Amino acid sequence: MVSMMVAAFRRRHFINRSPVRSARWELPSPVHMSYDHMKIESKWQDVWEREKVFEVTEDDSKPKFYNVAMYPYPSGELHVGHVRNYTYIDLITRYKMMQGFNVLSPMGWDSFGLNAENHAIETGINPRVSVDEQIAKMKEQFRLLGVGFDWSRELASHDPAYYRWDQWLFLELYERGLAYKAEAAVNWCPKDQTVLANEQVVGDDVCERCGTPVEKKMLSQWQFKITDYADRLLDSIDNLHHWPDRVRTMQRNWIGRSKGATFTMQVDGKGSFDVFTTRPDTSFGMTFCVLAPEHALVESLIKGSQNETEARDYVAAARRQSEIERLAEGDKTGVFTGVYAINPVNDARVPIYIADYVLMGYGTGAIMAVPGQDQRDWEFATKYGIDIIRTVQPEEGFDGEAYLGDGATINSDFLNGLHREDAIAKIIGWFGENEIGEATTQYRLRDWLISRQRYWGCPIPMVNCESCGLVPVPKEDLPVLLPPIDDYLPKGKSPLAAVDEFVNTTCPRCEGPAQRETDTMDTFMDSSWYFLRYADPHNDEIIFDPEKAKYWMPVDQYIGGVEHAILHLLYARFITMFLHDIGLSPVEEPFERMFTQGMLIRDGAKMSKTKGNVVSPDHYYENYGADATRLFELFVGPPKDDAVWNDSGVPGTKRFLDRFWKQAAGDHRFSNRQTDGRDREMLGITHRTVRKVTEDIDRFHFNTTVPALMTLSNELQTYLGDEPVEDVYKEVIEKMVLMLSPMAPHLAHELWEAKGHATMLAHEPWPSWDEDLAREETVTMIVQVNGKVRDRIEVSADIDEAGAEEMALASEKIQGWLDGGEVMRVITRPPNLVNIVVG
RNA sequence: GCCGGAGUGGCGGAAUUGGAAGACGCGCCAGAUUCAAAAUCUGGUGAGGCAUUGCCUCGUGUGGGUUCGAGUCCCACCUCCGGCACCA
Repeated sequence: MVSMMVAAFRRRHFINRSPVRSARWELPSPVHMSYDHMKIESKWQDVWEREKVFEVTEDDSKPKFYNVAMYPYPSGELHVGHVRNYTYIDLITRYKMMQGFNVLSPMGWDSFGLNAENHAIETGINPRVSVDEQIAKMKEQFRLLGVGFDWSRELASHDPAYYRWDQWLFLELYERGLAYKAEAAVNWCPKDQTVLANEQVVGDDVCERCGTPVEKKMLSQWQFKITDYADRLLDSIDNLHHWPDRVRTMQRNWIGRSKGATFTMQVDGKGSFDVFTTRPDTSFGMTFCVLAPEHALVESLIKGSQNETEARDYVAAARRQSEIERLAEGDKTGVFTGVYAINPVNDARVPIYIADYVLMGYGTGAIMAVPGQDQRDWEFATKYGIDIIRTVQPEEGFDGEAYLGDGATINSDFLNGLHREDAIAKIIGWFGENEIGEATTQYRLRDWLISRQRYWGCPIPMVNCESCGLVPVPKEDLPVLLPPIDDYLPKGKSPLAAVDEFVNTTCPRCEGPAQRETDTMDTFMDSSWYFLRYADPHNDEIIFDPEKAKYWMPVDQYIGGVEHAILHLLYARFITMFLHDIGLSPVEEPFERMFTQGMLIRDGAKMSKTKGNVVSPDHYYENYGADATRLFELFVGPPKDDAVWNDSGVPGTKRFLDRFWKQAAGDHRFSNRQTDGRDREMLGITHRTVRKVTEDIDRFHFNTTVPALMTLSNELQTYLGDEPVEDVYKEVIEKMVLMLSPMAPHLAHELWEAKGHATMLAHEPWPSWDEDLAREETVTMIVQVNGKVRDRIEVSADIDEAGAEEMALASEKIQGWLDGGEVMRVITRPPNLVNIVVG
């Protein structure tokens, strides 16, 4: 049956060729209409595993390439969105191996976190058990995809052998004054008596479980002083030359350094407060000032004022809102306190307002409002009927809005006539002389709050002693193990607080009774240094051997979702800088090249388990194979952009692979004619394709490599129908197999072996191209008249300007279009284009 | 509200530098093969118009602008996506 079909196929396509000789490769099975992907793929997956092809050690004879995909949360199920990420990372691993690099591509698990804890609350199953099961499932899916990871370095953040080093890091930060405890607000559900993550606050600020309105509650929590590193984290962005501009910009804006001045405002008989401004040169334009609702002075200001009730209601309402909601409100709101402050520059009495557009977390939590030069202040002043004083003169006059541009200072006494920079310098000098203020720098960045009132995380290694206070757990006592528990629901505190044998301990300092910290760490801590641990994942003496890290670091290519462009990357940079400062990390910046990939969309939304629109790759592995699945993942769209999943895409790439299989492994009849232009053209296209595929991989345009190979295959099909020459055919096939090997590695390996190679394809060099062969001898030159295409002429590729113009003007079609008009100008861009401008 | 992106046929997308808009694939249509279907192969496929060959006009979210020439650059806006902790 099968051989009849093959015979029919051959008859249809090659019946007219005069057979001279044939190329027959040794194949394990006859050439079917489609290849047996199940058999081939499991065969090569076994070989790669058995031969430990992707396990590497430090090797100074080769340049290293360290390739990391952001480690996944073990949801138990890969979907085609994940597969996209790992197809990219594997393409790079295999491509770089072929280029002669010693490539490390490890994998691990971001296994602490809210999802596993929620699962435990629902099912009562210890997350330790469910997470391990899910990891096993996902590993199998990785194997079926054929991804080359060095599994000998596998790690998981819930493993005590891993998280003990989280705790060690915490203690190092603490010893250097970079970890401290301070009051911070949490979302609090009064009904469930539970702290809620932002994600658990839904809709109109209610608890996702019970729908109760969420409140804010202050708790004493651990924070890392990332702000001490703000300048370094900001300035060092300039050196991240191989990061996407959008990520660098977002990081810069996130840190948000602004220079300005802080000065003190006096309140009538009720103390004083500091304000920060980036525009001290506009101080004479202050017509009111604003305190954040949470400002410490608010209570004493409003007490007994004529606006007390209204102000109190406003503060209470603001407290109920999340910060994003406060920002999202289009209309500025606020309330007058009934109290006035004194503008120190001119002794003017200005009303003090409370408004939620001023945040306690930034600057001093209080501002001088200058509506003439600030748009938000302008809107507020307009709404509440407050005076506006212009202090900067625009050259083009005022337009009924705040003026943010430059100009001479006006209405400002001793600053009049000065421009911004000089005025700022002068007023800051004046603040100094009068001892009311000074130049200061503020950052948008805040310290990193790491306390979580949750079970499924790394315990914070501190104890509270009744006589010694906060005492760190000695490093030799690490890890502080996360105890098994029965009830995962937090009750006012972390679930760990209910475990007496965990909580009650002795003070490491005085050996008196003490209680452990019951909060766990933010999982961003786990993910801030795992790429360093991969260099030395099994070390139980030290977080990692600096010598091994020196070999592998920095990460040469880091790939992950664009949603991590700010927080994760910033924290990872901070911790790496810290590890560098204490002499462990060889580098300050962990990621040499960063690539942020887009997400996969289906049914108009990003693929996620909660949205119920995930597509499992298993069905595609089974019916079309991992290679076809991988090829479509590459083909689906630009890696940096979101892409839409199409269910019939994988069958399409399988068709291409089947066709290539037939071209590569099938029987063809060859001619022994002299080589001619047909062969020259076939080789030209092949070498141009090698060049294009290489360049496109290097610039991360994976989506265009697949069509390039498809086009080459189409050209080969035509070539095979017109007296093909065997040597030419062999070169085309060999180059194609090599190019396909990082993309569709199973089929490529099978064909490589079938062709009689004793070597493994994974160890073969990436194909090169010959520029002479790749050069095109003639090109189609576009001739335009007034910018519209009017003719196309085949010209020699090395035509010069005069020649191009001559050819263009000689065209009959062009002459027709020039009829009657005067040639004003001729633009020539040989050999591609001539544009004739006629009047 | 702020920061960062993105909008191109029925669909995903292509167009490295400002120079042929729609490569390649999916889908659809027609044909070949088949008792039939699937699979496979061949051809066609932005819209509108004229047409015997072929040719013309329009067309890259909207409105302006720069340029011999704009999907690409500039200004304003609309819609969608990612992030978020009013940046004073």
